[in-house]
Amino acid sequence: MAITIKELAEICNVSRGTVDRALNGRPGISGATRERIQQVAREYHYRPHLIASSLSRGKSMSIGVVVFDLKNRFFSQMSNAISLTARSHGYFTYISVTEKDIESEKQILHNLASRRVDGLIMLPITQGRTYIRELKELEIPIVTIGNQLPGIPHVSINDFKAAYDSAEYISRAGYKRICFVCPPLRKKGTGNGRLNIASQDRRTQGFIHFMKKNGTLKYEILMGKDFSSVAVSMVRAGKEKTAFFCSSDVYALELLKYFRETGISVPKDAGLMGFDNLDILTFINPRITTVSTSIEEAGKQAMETLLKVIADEKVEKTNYIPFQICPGETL
Amino acid sequence: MAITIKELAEICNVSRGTVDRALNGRPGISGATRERIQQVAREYHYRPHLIASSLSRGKSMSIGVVVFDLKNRFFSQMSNAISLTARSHGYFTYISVTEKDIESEKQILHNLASRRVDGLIMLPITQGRTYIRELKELEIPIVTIGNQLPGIPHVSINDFKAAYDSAEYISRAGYKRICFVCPPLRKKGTGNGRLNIASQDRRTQGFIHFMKKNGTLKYEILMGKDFSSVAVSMVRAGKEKTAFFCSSDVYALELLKYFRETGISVPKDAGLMGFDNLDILTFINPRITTVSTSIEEAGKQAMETLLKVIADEKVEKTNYIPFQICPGETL
DNA sequence: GTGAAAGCGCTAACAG
DNA sequence: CTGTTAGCGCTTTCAC
Repeated sequence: MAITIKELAEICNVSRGTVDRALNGRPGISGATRERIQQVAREYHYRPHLIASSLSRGKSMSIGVVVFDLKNRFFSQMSNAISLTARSHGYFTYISVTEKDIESEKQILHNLASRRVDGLIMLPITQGRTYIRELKELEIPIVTIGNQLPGIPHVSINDFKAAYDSAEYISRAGYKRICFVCPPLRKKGTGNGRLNIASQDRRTQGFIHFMKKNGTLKYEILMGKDFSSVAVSMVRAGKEKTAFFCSSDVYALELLKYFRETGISVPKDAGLMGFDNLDILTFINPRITTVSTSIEEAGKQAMETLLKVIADEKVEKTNYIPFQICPGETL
Repeated sequence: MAITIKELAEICNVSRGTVDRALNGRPGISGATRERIQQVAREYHYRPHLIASSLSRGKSMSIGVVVFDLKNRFFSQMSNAISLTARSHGYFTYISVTEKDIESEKQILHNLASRRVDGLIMLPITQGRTYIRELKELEIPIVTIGNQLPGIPHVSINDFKAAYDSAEYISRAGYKRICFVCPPLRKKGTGNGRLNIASQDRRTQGFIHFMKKNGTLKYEILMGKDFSSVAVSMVRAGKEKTAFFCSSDVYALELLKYFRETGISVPKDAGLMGFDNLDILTFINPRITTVSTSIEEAGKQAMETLLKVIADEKVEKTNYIPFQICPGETL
């Protein structure tokens, strides 16, 4: 068993309070006794008991991170950044995986609340009034990434503008027909507890906005799960050369794979652009044109914003991180 | 502020003990009062205080997961499985990233120990007597994945056999010359605190064992950081067609990329085989032949083993998980 | 079946 | 500068 502060006090013939002052750099103690106590603490391999400390101070120095899935590169890169940033401030992260299950998410949030995490970073799956009320009832500082929830500070890229700029980029590459691929939109439900696709939604809006502004261009939106086969038929129908602008690299990768399997060559037969600049793209041939969203930066920012909220500092409700278009070989 | 058990007791006109019995399904209480207390608890949105509970019970219901880096698919897939398995048993995971920094790893371990995690899962970077002693001094159940540390239970595939079988598979594909690519071996140092590459080492041994057993085959081992360019020159020297067997898919991907850039076609000009079956391989063309190590299974097993250690049950020191060779198009 | 009380290890306010 | 003490919220043992 590890030695406690009380035992240290006895050994050093001082009081608990004095030991505390010595070990935690608190003022009101002479250099000599501080040295002595620290020395004894080292000898006995004293290890502070953060649980007891948390209980006493009302701060757990831990924060909860709630993501869909760590298998997804987006979340793992982000969690990596969050974890590092948190630790550099003395916080450790409970990273938990919802698997996009609403019930799991709820349970996780309650458990984290019971663990008295000092803050939460999450990518909300759900939205709606009830959901937000539940989140607020946790009485824990929250920052969201990606999908936004009204009234809760969040960090993301300017999805609208990024999609708008990308559409412009594609059209400048000479395409007269652009197809936006965004399967998650399909899941749009109604009422409380429906899936939160705010981020995807804003990308779609940005895309549409550009296309409408440039009336000569044709556009379509693919939101079925079967987007790959639909895309292939579109290409085969072959009126005009089409660019497929995917709301995530994940879909662009799927599409590229399916195109290859069906003998469609990119960019000869069709254009392709993704979103997110997942780091695996470097291994993909041809290099997929995409939008870089600096996932790590988002994670870092989210954590830093959260720390401000915890410290009761004012923060912006919306924090945009920079993005940029990464030219590839698929347009 | 959340309501406490003490306040609940006052409201219900019972004692703290009784509330505890009601809320935690402990015996020694009448159904009626139990019902009544639970009802009131719900009304007041009572939230158990896991920190207080931990302090009192001496169990934090949390476990520490120490990995190099969540950006690496191997670790993120594993952490995902660990996190899920842990939660299904009521444990939450502190996932922390060392960035392969020995000092960080040490700090993290001490911090986790201070947080009184009930167990640790780690991929050790270092090895050596001192290191192991330090780990043992933490007095926390540990399970390692991949690299093994003497005396500490660990989960991995049978690296030796997997490499042996793979070499056999490659030779059956007709190759007379096989080159094993294993850059980490370079880092092999001496003394305590040297990098732990046990897992890579056993793969190398398995490979060599097969090659020696089959004397007619030629083999080489590439362990420099510049393995890509060396491999290219080997292919260009072009005596015999060579297969490159990489100790990790990560290197196979690098190599494939570099081959492509230098106009070397796989498998026409050279063979290629990886290790780990990272899930991004599905997007890579040509499909890389590899060994599937069921990363998720490893994570799950590690967690389950750890839970047994925590429960003081006997466990095997070495737990192998199944592997299998995944045929691709690169041999 | 229920209550009272002594911890768990640390912190912080107050006295001296 | 140092000691004392009352918590933090929950668990657990022992009486009744």
